[in-house]
Amino acid sequence: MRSEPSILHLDLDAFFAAVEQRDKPSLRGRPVVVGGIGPRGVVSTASYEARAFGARSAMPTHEARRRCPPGTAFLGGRFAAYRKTSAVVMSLLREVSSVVEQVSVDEAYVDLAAGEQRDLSADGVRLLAEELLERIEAETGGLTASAGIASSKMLAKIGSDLEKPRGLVVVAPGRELDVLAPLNVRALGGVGPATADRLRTFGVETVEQLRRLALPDLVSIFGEAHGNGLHRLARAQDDRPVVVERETKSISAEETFETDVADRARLESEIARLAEGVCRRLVAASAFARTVTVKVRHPDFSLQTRSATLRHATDQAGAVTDLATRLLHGVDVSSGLRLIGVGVSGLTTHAQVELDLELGGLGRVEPAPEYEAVAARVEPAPAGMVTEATPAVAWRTGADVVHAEHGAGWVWGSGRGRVTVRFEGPLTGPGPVRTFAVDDPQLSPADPPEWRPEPVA
DNA sequence: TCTGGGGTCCTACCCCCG
DNA sequence: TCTGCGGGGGTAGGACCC
Repeated sequence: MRSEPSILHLDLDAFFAAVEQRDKPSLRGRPVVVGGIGPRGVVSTASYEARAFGARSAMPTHEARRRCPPGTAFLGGRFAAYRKTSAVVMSLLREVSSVVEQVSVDEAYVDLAAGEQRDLSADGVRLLAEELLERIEAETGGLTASAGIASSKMLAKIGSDLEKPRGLVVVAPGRELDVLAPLNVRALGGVGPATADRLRTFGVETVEQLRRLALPDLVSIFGEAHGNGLHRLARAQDDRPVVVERETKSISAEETFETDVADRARLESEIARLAEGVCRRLVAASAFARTVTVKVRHPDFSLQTRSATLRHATDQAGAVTDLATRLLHGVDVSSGLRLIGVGVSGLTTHAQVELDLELGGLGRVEPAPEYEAVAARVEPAPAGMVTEATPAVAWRTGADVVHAEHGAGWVWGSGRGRVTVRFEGPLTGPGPVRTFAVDDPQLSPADPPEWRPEPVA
């Protein structure tokens, strides 16, 4: 823990929903829910208007639909738009300090002590943060963020959460325990539902109460690592540094089916498709993986994983598919699967594989004969499943489109061979709605709209 | 209409090896 | 050869995070 409040945590408020409201003027001031909009989707982000009706992150979308009034927008999400806005925010943070740790698309830590900020007093950093929040709002087209500044990451993060939205909390050094004491233990990073439940059986609900538990008791209840961690967290002891780069340790892809799938051929074609995607990302990262994991979720929601480790690391989709398919053979799929996933871990760099080659290793896996029999049975994905080949099914609600005659807009809804588009953007007022045939040649997908007015030259 | 997708870390257990 | 012990790798699953 530092002696000065020099770690800033920034969190964009209801980020996905806020980007949607910026880019879709007709949704401003109205409840917006972004997430999976299929029968098994869950909510990623609910706008504050939607939260007023009880919609929450991680809630099944059908539950959010039940709670929210008619007229609530349910959107599938536009990650390119979120990344574009996020990049603007992250570059603003890097102007404050070169040491920025991006935790996710909407969240980051900034080490103010590594920047040019010389006044690290509580007043000094508050002034800095106020300017930063204003600049973020201006440069993102009106998105708000919340910030916490403290002597540790933990307190900075807790601070950013205390007065959302558009909150700014500076935890002065020496005040950490006072801030922490009355909070529910769930406020501590690493304390989820399971840990909170167990603590409750010991009569512990607040951080204050947690602090009264002795270290040996915590270790005997939660084990060495977690017990020690809780003991430290309750005392605001956190000296984790702000780190710019995080090493990728695993890559995975998974898919939840709209209805449970028991057909092995279909499952194996899904595995091949997921392995392709995973290996594309491996190649892009110049990495090779040794361990392959298959993950399945059964209809009763129970989770099962099967993994195996290759003798030599690979980035070849064929090798990953073969092994993953073999692992699936050890899984009972007779009552159907709800989800299937493929992951790789035990990542090594290109250089290490080169070394391996020099030492006479193969570097890439030759499929063993018993794998080949399996591979031969893997069928290509059925034609209708390849989305790029069938743009007619790709009109996702909320997606950006452009019409040759009417200009830029977004998909308001589609079905029964029709697609309805609202023609508006971040720089227009609410726009008109028009309906087209799904295969209207004048209509095509578009990039996320620009929210910054053309600079006046 | 039950409950996403992409990750990280930890623990328990098994097996192998010296 | 048997037994005990500890370390390390591999595997499976749980908890947690955004």
